[in-house]
Amino acid sequence: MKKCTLIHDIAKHLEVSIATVSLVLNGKAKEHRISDALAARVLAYVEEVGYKPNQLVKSLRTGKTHVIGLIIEDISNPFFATIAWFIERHAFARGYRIVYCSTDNDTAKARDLLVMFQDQHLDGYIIAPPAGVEKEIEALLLNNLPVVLFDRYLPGLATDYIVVDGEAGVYQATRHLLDQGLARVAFLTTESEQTQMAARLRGYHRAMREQGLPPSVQRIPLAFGGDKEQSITAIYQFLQAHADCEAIVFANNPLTIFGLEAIARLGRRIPQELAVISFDDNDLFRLHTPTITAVAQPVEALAEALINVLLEKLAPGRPEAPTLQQLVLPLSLVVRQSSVRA
Amino acid sequence: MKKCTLIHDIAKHLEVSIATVSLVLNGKAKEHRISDALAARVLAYVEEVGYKPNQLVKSLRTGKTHVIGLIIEDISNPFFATIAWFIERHAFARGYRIVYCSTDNDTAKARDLLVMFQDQHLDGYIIAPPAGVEKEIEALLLNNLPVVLFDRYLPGLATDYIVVDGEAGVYQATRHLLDQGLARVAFLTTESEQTQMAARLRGYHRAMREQGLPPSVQRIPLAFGGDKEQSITAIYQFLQAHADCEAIVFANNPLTIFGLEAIARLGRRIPQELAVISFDDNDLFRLHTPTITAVAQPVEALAEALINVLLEKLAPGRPEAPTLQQLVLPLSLVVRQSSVRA
DNA sequence: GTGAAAGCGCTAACAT
DNA sequence: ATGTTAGCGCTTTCAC
Repeated sequence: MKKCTLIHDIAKHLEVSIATVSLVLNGKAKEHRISDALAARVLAYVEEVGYKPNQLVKSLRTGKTHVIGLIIEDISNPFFATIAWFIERHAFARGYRIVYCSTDNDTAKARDLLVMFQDQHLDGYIIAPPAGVEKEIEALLLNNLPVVLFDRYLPGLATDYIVVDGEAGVYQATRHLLDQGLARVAFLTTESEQTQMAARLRGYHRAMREQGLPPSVQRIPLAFGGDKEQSITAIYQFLQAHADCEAIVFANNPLTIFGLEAIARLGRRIPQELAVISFDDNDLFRLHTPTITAVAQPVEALAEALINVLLEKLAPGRPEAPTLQQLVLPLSLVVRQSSVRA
Repeated sequence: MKKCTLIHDIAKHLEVSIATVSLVLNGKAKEHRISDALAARVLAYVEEVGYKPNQLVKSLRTGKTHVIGLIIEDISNPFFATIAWFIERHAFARGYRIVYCSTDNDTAKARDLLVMFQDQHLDGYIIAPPAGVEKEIEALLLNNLPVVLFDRYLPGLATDYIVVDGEAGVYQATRHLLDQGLARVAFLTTESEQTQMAARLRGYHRAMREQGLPPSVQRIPLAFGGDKEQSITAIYQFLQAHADCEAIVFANNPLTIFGLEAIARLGRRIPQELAVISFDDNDLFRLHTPTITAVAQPVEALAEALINVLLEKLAPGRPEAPTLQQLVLPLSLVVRQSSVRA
């Protein structure tokens, strides 16, 4: 299959033992008091013939694959794609490879994935979990596999996680609308009850309550990779039924995109007739006419924090009970045209 | 590390030999004339204790990892992200996992990736290669590893590939503009000379030549994941220097996005003052004001074809010299507002 | 029909 | 200081 040099070949050529070569290659020359001269000779020859140890075998022996599983909701969502891009680069730079899979936020699919990955012997996991995978994640944890959740966490599980402060973000966005004297501000969210969506909803409720205004929340169905129409239609119908609605906060990026489509179909003008704010920014929003105000997530910081936390747990010499890292990153409101009444 | 059942355990429990268990598990019971009763008993017990063979070891023995490498230009580009999404699903459904990496179209990075992947013992590769990786791909081929290129191919290399008919697509787009009586039609492309960009450029040249008009081509620098500004500025300057330009065909998706930004900054009105067409469609273009005409790629068909060709080559019992599959998929022009003079 | 045993290529404890 | 060797967990040939 491969015309590759084996450790045996190089040992024979150098007239030393296999163990010597292995030790030198694994940086344990000093430790085993192998002469510098010999070590150098080994290294030189290995270099010369371009010998590469078989990673599969190495993994079998050491139990480390240097592969990290990245389980996200949907790689075609720019938020996750960008996270993936940053994680990939950082991991790569530190000698780790990434295998990723999209769950489409489907519990069953995520379960399958987690089970499959588990016997792929990945070294660690970065996961944006759907609801209901506590058992599987717990199994990972029990096997002592490092896991970092992000975007949302599982309340019943004491894991590391990194999320953003969605409550504060949406609160600030809603206030920004209320402060302009708008009163009929609606919140359009998904059917998910997970922590990230709950937090965003809380932010909205808090702002409305504070202002003494009745909340108006609508849940919109969201299908992955499939039927955009039903989401657009649902928003369209909401807007028709609530013709007096003055402003909308969308709870995520795809929702905003569908919302813009629905608003365009209705011919409502933004922001004169309807002010709009998106949770989670997007290239599109800078270019849209009008430009769209958004609560921006610190994507790069998030990705970097994720890979750092994970690699730290992977590092040797960790104390047995490392402190749990549960970070909440701040969000920023990027005010553009769509939320500002002239 | 894992409290897992071993094949040995199950053999012992059943009081049969390890080999019997292995044979049954690998569907070679019949072949080795193992009694149906025993086979059933083995299967039942395996099921009962949830035994899962160690994939790492299996790979070591069989040489198959059931992992496919997907090497793309940039996962944060929607075209590649969508391809990745489809490939992932199809591969997953057929028992294969995907590891992906972005090259940022950087030759050195791609070389590293290819070398690294090679000793990860992946079963096959789907690659959108940057220029200059012929050697590394050839090495893969020599090792009898299935490789399918896409989006662009390497002229010196007899590999399978699946690309789109960029020449026809851009020709049609340019004609669409010329047919409306526009004459000063420019083509903005990247600095890449790879096959896909060359084809698009040919399409433009052919249309202009046919019409007896002088071509106007500008190459724009494109930095991945980094400096958008320099691309926007370059387009801005081109538009300033060619104030009489009536229409632009952008050679890819990111270029169009930067172009729209530049046009907005200049305050030029689309399509009245400047008609615009993008090669490669994007959600954004449907929502933009005005909506943007685009040459749409058959993304799903492309992804499906890719995984099919690859898995076919992976299937056992392939003849020694399988015919090369070099497909060119047709493109369609989606006419929207940006390219139509009132 | 079934089982013993030889590896796959490497690591690391143990000998020397 | 360096070499010997026993595995890692499984597949598969070959003898019974």
